[in-house]
Amino acid sequence: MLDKKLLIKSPEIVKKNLSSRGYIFDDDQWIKLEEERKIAQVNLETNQENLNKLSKEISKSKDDESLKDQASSLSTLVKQDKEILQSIQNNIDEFLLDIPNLIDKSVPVGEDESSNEIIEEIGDLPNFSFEPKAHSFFIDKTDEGRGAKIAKSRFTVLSGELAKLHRVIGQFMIDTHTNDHGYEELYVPYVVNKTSLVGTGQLPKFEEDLFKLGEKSDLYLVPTAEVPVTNLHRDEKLNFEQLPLKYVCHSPCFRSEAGSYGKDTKGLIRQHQFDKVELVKICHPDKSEEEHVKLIEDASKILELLELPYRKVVLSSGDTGFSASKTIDLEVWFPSQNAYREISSCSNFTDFQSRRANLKFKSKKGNEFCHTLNGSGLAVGRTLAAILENYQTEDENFIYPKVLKNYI
RNA sequence: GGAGAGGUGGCUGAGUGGUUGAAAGCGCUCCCCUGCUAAGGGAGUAUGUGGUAAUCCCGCAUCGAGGGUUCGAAUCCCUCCCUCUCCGCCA
Repeated sequence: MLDKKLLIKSPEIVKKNLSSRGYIFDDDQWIKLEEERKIAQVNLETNQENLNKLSKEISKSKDDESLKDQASSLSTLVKQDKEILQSIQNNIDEFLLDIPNLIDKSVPVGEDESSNEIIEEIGDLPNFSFEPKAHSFFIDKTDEGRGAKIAKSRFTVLSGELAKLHRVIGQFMIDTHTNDHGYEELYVPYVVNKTSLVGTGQLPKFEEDLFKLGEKSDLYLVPTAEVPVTNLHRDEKLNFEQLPLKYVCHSPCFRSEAGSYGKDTKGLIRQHQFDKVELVKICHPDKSEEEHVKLIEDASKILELLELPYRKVVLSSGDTGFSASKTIDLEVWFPSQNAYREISSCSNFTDFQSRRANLKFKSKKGNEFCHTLNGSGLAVGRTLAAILENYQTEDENFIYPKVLKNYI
């Protein structure tokens, strides 16, 4: 949610910024709604004030019938005014919840991912003396269509060595972030309510990407640990000294992936269920830029320890997600595709989620909104896939990255 | 799942229809006093939002959430959520 004060004061700045991500901010509509709101609110509050005064008079002048009649009709009026204001307020809320975050100044302007900018390429690409296999070659051998049998397509079974490797990768990531990077480990619910999803920005706009638990329930499977972890302190006022809070959380993630039919149908790249180690930070607004840089370093470190070639990419304005102000993707090398593929997305959400989740800290100025950040550190399934591809051997097998050897 | 109790400000805790946004205590901030410390005295101390550009001023809202009764609700009624105790079940 954007700052209402900014929206009122300079809608044209907002409009210009948001147009860079292809969002048309209807400032006429906004100004109209705000004017309606102001009239309705002032009207209600004036009538309420008079009614309050009248009520006090009644309490003093015991049972004055004419005063009571007057108050009664005023009360009816106030009730109507409340309904009017409420309906306007609902429209405003709906309008505001639909607006994406402002794009950071440093983000390249462009329509889509073709305008993303490569910041840096790290690590040497593997040089195979044979035709490298796709990771799905290894996965298919263990899954054999059973994920689809048990659940549906885009679910996968791992067995034996691959199941173990999958488990160990997550373990290694958490250990690195807790021991070396100072994150606190969390275990959280894998089911979240609507309020939490509104807080981080998945709702109301992106319901179709989620798995909902039953028609009547307002519970959903987590699409990412970002949701439970960022909402950990929702509606709280943190102490200044607590900041920054740094959490790491390994969780399964469930995404319905509606609208992605035909993309990445093989292997582990795009699944309805996958594991991810998520990094979340809650910090002072002045610090979010530098915390973002450090977050990216922390996530990158995993790829470096695993000795996987990767690159850093800054997403263009048009490719940046709804809640983010700036996003840096880490993309890992997939030899079989001769391409880099996303394995982590590190975003600064500024105060966008904090406003939705009412997440504040106490400062000398009063209560201020925190800034939130998160990034995958990393997606476990895709990491497994990247290891299989980059560490494969000519005999249709693979070896383990050095750092994982004492885990296996 | 069954039976009962309860949800009030940073915390403890009063308050069962009318100057109660809310007693009291603790905590916190500032000032005074005491050669330091301890103790004592005084003042202040919720949030959100609107009128306004405004930390002043004035208003409105907020006592788990949402509805209802009433001129008026923290107080009465209904629904939901949560916490606690006992019983049942269970990893």
